[in-house]
Amino acid sequence: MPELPEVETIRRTLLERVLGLTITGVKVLWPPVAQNWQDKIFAEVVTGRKIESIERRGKYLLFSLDEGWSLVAHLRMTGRLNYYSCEQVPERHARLVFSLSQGELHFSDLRKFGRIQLIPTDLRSRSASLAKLGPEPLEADFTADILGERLAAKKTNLKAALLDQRVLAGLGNIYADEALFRAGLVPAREACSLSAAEIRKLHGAIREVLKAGILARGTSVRDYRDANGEEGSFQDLLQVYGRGTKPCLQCGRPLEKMRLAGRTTVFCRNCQS
DNA sequence: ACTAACCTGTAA
DNA sequence: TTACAGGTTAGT
Repeated sequence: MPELPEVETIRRTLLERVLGLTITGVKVLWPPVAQNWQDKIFAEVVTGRKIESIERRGKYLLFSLDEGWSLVAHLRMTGRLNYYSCEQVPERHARLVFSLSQGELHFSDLRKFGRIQLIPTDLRSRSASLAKLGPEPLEADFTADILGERLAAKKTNLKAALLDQRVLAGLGNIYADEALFRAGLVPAREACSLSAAEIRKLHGAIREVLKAGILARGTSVRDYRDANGEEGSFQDLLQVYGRGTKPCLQCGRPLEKMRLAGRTTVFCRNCQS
């Protein structure tokens, strides 16, 4: 569900709510969600820890706790982090509940794909999941040249390359299609076939669409909500995602739908090449 | 580099 | 009943 703009919005809403609070208890309602560190039990380590910072890397949320511990959360398709200022009966899909020194934080996840992993902070960036991630697309060091190098090494289509978190971190099915539309590039193009000008265009489009997504507080096409339960509004600004066979907003011809990298992909054959 | 698998719910 | 849904990954 959440891609970079959604995870970033959740991060920002969480900062206002839980930064500096202490975790006073943990109820694990569905055990696989909480990943222990070696022989350390998740709930035992986490109870009593203070939340000192909340960062994001790609689609991962990184909670730094005191005493050198961290939590690394990934919401996958339908995960949510809901903050409640008062005690709250867990909803049907709640998988884990943090009691805080003020209020509660519930991790709920209809499809049970999401996870929260306990890990020592000093080992965090070298952990299996985070170590492989490509550059942060909104950081200054993510240049068009870097994108070009990464695409040149791929022997797949553009869509699959953009979804590959080792190429760059944070794009998912929505923002990949939207970036390709804005860049005027056909998703099925070979990733290593782009000209320098096309790479610059794609680089700009990726950054612009992600910034616009954050500005709109994410895309709530289905399940996504921020930590306050609020919807985003970027669904109103989507040009192609979810609009297969509808008229292109730019040229009026019907958008096409195809399957790439196992995902439904929508594009305009007229506006993209 | 692909596919199937992980899950549950909703819409066609 | 079947297909499909913001993601990742083990296995091929």
